[in-house]
Amino acid sequence: MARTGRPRAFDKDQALERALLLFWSRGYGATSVQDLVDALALERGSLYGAFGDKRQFYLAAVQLYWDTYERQLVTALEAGPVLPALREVLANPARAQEYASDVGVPHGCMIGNTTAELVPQDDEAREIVARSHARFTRIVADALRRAQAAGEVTQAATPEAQAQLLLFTVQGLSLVARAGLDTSAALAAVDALIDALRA
Amino acid sequence: MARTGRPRAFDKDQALERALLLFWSRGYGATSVQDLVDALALERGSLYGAFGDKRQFYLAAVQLYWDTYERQLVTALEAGPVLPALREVLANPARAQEYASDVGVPHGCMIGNTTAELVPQDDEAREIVARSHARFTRIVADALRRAQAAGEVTQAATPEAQAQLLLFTVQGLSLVARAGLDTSAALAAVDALIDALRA
DNA sequence: CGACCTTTTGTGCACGCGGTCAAAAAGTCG
DNA sequence: CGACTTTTTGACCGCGTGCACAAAAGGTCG
Repeated sequence: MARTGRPRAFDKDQALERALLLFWSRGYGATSVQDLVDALALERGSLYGAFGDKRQFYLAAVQLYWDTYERQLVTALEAGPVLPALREVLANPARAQEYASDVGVPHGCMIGNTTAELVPQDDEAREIVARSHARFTRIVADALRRAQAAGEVTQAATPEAQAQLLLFTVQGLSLVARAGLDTSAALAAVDALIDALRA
Repeated sequence: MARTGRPRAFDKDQALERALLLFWSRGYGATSVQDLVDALALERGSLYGAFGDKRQFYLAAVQLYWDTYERQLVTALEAGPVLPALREVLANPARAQEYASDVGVPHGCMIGNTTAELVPQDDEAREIVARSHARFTRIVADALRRAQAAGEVTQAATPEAQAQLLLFTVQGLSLVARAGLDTSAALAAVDALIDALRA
């Protein structure tokens, strides 16, 4: 750990957070390095020095996005009845119109955006996405298993199958939301699913 | 309608079909005009002359994709019991590993891909996507209404809410499939959903 | 046959992209 | 203070892109 050298003039974590917002709302391809330079108020070379190239920078932002999301997910599910918490997990993207990006569109889920844009050509992106999917289903399945045991959730299907279904729904909902959503219709669909899980 | 002039040397419909395959597997941004020129075996100028610019070309391909999909959807739902047909509609992308693209990845749903990549910045793309969503839910809701009346499908939720839920699931499934899917787990999730719709 | 029209062909071009680099600056430490 | 290390700065580069254009070619029709 070198204690010498010119100190970094910006906050690396904060820069990554801002980059996350940009990447989230515009996607990878539509966010140019110049956009980042402008938004983060630092010079090109500093960016490359701190984060490597654009791809690594994006992947770091995705990882940060997931870590944050996972923390919220775990918190939401660890206490109280599971179904209301899951309802919120789904309802959140359904009401996401207010999180409109700078181009006036909901961001959707950044994991889903990455799946669509990067995964076909980028194995590292695919790993991050696949790992996120696996963690989501594991966390949700664990909660559902407890809820099945408690008689809150139907045992008509395994917790794993139910969790997988919830993953599909969250991802699809977030994606469809980007094209514009009738919020009440979306919430009705969410309720239909949650009701179907009820014991 | 001018009946004169040098005749077009290639089949426009066929060129569009081939372009569809390219765009489908690689996405918009990752498909260069040069790629198209090579794959369609025509010259740059001819392409621009026949289809306008790259964006219009892509949107035409998306429209063709949807028209084809819609036709299949209607056919699948118009005869026989609805739930098995819907099960197939969902199971199809779940088994789509064999439709691996030239980069070794399932294509996913082109409407979903377009949502993720183009919609945030392109109002015309957004219209195409939104219209596709609306048509999907209308077609599926109509089928579900008949099935509810026939006692095949539960009336616990409205056909519209059920159709919306199916839209989310299809889109989510197609998306998640791109990152790699445990086919049997996905099918179990599909079955869980179909069972939940049963009366 | 020749005027006319449309497509083909292939070159050419300007732009914006991601990425690099050398010199200056800002620290630490002996 | 001066050697050393790391970051900052901003100019710079090569490349691939989407696209335009002029000349040639292949048709129809009077």
